[in-house]
Amino acid sequence: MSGDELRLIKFFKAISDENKFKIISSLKEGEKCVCVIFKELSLNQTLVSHHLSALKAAGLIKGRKSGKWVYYSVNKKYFAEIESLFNKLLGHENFKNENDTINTMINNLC
Amino acid sequence: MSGDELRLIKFFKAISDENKFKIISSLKEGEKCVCVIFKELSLNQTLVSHHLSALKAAGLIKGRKSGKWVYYSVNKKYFAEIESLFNKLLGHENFKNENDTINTMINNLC
DNA sequence: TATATATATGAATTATAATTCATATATATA
DNA sequence: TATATATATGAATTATAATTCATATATATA
Repeated sequence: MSGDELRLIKFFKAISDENKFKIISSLKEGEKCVCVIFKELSLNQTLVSHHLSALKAAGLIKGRKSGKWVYYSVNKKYFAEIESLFNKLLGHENFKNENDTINTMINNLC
Repeated sequence: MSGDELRLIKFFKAISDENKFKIISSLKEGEKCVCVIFKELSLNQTLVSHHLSALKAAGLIKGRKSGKWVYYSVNKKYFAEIESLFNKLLGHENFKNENDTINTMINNLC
């Protein structure tokens, strides 16, 4: 399997859990600290921390520490790349230039 | 969570396994019977049968029986719908009309 | 009809991920 | 400085999915 395919699978695994999906959906609204996320989703703090660290390790989100708080946000470059890979998987050309990362541009050359 | 989101998660779960992903990739080349798939991927027959039945139950593929053989193929309507849902998730409008299923057209009205 | 081949299926096992629990660490505030 | 708050982390538990094993079923062919 190609690196692209392995990366897609990693993405699918990272987001195929209901709670992780909800966390990503919530972060789409904007940067949020852990305490806001776990209260909003009615999940316990430890569980959310574990999920956040998995999502961060997989590249879907970024963390920014400020005082006692850690603010997480979606990694837009990552999602732009995934979108590109996914459309490639479906056999389409890339259809948008805005948000293109270097990675997606390199992919277009292949 | 909306029905669309639950359907996307179901798709992510269905395809986030390496072997299932390989099966889908292989079927993208065209309809194949089980014996061709499991030999091509060097997996055992039972395992492939289990995966095929999971992929079929989730809607990603279709099966057609002919004599001793069962031929599987990707369900293009399903993938067209997933593409539509995925782009909605990423905040895009639908960008193509070809292959539109009734479902994606209904989705566009929301 | 007996036998071989293709596929499916249920139960058992193994691997992996999700969740919880206890607790550590860092920082802010009384 | 003592205490409260926000977050992370490792181990234990639980849930779920992947894989294997034994075998059943259907169909083609000798």
